[in-house]
Amino acid sequence: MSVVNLINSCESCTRRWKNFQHLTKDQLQLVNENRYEAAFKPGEIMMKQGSPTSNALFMASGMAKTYIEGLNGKNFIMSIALPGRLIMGPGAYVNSRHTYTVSAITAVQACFISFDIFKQLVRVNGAFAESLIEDISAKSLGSLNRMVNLSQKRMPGRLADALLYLSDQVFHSDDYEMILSRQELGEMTNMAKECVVRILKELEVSGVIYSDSSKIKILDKEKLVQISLKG
Amino acid sequence: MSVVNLINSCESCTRRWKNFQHLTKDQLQLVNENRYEAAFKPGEIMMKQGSPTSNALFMASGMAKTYIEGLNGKNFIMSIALPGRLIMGPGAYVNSRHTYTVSAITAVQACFISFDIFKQLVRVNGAFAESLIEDISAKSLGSLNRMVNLSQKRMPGRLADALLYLSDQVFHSDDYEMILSRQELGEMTNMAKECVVRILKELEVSGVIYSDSSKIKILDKEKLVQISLKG
DNA sequence: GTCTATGCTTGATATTTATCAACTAATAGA
DNA sequence: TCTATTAGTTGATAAATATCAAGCATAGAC
Repeated sequence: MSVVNLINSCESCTRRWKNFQHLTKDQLQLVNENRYEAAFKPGEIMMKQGSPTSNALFMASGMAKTYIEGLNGKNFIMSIALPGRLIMGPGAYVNSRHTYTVSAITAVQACFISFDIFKQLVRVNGAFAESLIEDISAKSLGSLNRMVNLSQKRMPGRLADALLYLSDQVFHSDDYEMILSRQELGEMTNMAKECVVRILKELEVSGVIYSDSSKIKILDKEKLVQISLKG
Repeated sequence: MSVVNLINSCESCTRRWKNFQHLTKDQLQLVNENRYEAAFKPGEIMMKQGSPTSNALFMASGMAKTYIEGLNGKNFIMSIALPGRLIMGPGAYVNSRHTYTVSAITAVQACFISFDIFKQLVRVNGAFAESLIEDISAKSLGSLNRMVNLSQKRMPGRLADALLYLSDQVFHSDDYEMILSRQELGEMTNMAKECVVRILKELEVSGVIYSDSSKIKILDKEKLVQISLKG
């Protein structure tokens, strides 16, 4: 983890969180003055579940996985973190502890912003507060949907969901690098890695996708969506 | 659903949402002027998933269940709604649709508060906004925990969670009326009603609880907590 | 280039959980 | 009070999913 500053200022940053648009020039300046940059190598932990929420995290470049360390050392991958998004769990406003761990998948350039400052801006800037509520609400709605999907769909539906998530939300392409291992795909869909392998193969045999250990190509998106919907 | 007003005003209401303490007298008065009371009988729907979020809901008395109507008509019970709590799904700030359905279990006296007014107060009152963020965050943290528990625990652990939730969060007693049917208990723990019956019996045979179709008595709480933790 | 560790893959099997069918108990109307 | 309906219960079976064991592929380390 290096500490060289690559980003000039929040004001000129093109990957900044869109909700910062609600801050005044002075407020944005305050954020800029209370920000710390860091670079992470693949595999390095950027934020650790249970540690104090002293900072909110933003990524300038790269990809990371966010996951909850659950029972018996079993992880639950929540999402792929990307530039431009606020990375801050609900614990920040509940128990001042990070709710999940964030670990770099690729090389990552990140900004840590003092949570005290962040919280203060929420208090004084109504539009900023509202935009934070919208951000938190969207994540919350997403995780409720996720919970229902995990509960009510069988393995093919859950895996289809994950493949579509990567295609639609992460890579914006039907043809992408599989950055997650089979094990990790299992941690995302709540299935054993062997089952991930088997169902990927089934999807390939039936012509819905092409897949090798490092790539996914969605060949019949409509059918994949059907599998996702049918459960 | 009757429309007689039983509650005099928000100012004097003893069951009001505690976050209203952050409002000024005038702001609370504004809430009071934009509130509509309603009484519901057991089984009646108070708020319907997918309908517009024109109001936030508060209960003055009674109990209700909140549930998501999921795939193939399968419900997912999220919580038991109680007096003093804000009932407003994340959809309010995302797609202006109710995220879940709320249905009365007992007789319920409820207040609907105009969401436009609510939202306006969030914008102008920083402390109120912060308290809303705390409320939303606590719910979000709860549902992430729930998701991990549902994913990583087997049936006895999940059912133990539900029994402990009713004991600790709803009735504040180890001896309570089972207000949910076996079917509903299954919708809360993601298991078939037959499995609920079998595991309740197992818990009874091993002396952890007493249970008949309408009552639960926790006899060995420590053991029940162990079952919950072990999964 | 060879070696070694790690992840991937496959088949066999065990476990968990759901479904089905039949029956019993409780309950609300007529 | 009787009866019809619904919820609860039980055992048998089927389906879904996890685990185990073994072999294969691949990418760094040396």
